[in-house]
Amino acid sequence: MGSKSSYKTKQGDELRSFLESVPGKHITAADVCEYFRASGKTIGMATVYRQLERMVDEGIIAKYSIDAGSPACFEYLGQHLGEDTCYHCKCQVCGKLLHMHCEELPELQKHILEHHGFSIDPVRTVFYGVCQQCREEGK
Amino acid sequence: MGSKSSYKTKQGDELRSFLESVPGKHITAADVCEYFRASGKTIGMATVYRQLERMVDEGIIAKYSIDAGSPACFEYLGQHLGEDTCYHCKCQVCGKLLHMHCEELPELQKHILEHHGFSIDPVRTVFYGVCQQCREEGK
DNA sequence: TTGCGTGCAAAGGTTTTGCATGGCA
DNA sequence: TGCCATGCAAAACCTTTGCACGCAA
Repeated sequence: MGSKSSYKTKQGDELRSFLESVPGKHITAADVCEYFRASGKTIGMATVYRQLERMVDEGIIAKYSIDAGSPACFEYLGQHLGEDTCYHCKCQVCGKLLHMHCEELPELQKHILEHHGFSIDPVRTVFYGVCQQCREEGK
Repeated sequence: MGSKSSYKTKQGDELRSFLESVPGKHITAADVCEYFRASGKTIGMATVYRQLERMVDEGIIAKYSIDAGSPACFEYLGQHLGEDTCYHCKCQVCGKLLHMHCEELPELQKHILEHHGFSIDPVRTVFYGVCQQCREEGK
C-alpha cells in the first residue's frame, strides 16, 4: 500500500492549497466545487472525491461522516499531526461541530488501550452531545 | 414534540420484538426486511425507517451512522437505559463495531461537561480506532 | 368513522464508477 | 510515448416523501 505513483496536477495543487488556507474548518466536497467556481475555475465532483480520498489516505486531511444522509466533511490537519490533537464534538441540537482540547483525553486513550485493547484514533472520533449554548437555551 | 398518538400495529410489534430478541446487536434497515422475509412476512422499507425513527425518538433503540455511504445501524438498548451505558468502538480495519464498558468514561463525561461545557451523549458517541485483534495481526 | 400506519413508487441526496479525453513525466 | 488524472454522465446506494389504501381505535 501507499505505493501509488502520483502526478502533480493543477487541480490537486489548488485543492490542497485551498484546504491549507482553512485549517480547522470543516469542508464538504460541495464546498470545494463552489470555491473553485467562485475563483473562476472548475473542478469535477468526481475529481474532488478522488483527491480527498487520496489525501485522507496520506493522512494530511481527516474525514468525518457525521450524519447518515448529509455530506461528509473534511478538515486539513496541518501541524497537529502529533500529540496536540484535538477532538471533535458534534452538537445534536444546533448541528455545530466544535473543537475541543482536553488534557485528560490522552490519558483516557492510554487507559483504553491498556485495559480494553482498543487503540483510539483521535482524528476520526467524534463526541456527540449538546453544546453549552444549546444547553443554556433549554434543550 | 412527543405528543404523537400512536397505534399498535402488527409490523410495529413484530419489529420491536425482533429488536428485543437481539439486544446488543447492530441491525440495519435491510436486516429487518430480510428477517421479515425469512419469517414469511413482509414489511416495506419505508415502514422500517419510520418505525425505527420513532423508536429512536422514544429512546428504546440507538442509531449509529458510522460511515458515509453505508447504512445506519440500530441497536436495542433494553435495560441499560441508565448509568450502565456502554460506549462503542468502531475498528477502522476490520469494520467491527464493539461494545466497551469502562468505568472511567462517566468521569470523563463529567469532566468534559464541567470544564468544556459539552454534554456527551454516550449512546451516540463512537470511538474510532483499531481493535486488539487487528493490532496484533500487524497493521 | 376518523385518522394513523402501511406499502409502493418516485424523488432526493451523496458518493462511486466507466470511459474517452487531456495533461504530466 | 506511457500512464495517470480529469470530467462528464450514469450508476449505485441509502434514505425520505407523496399518495392511495387498509387497519386500529
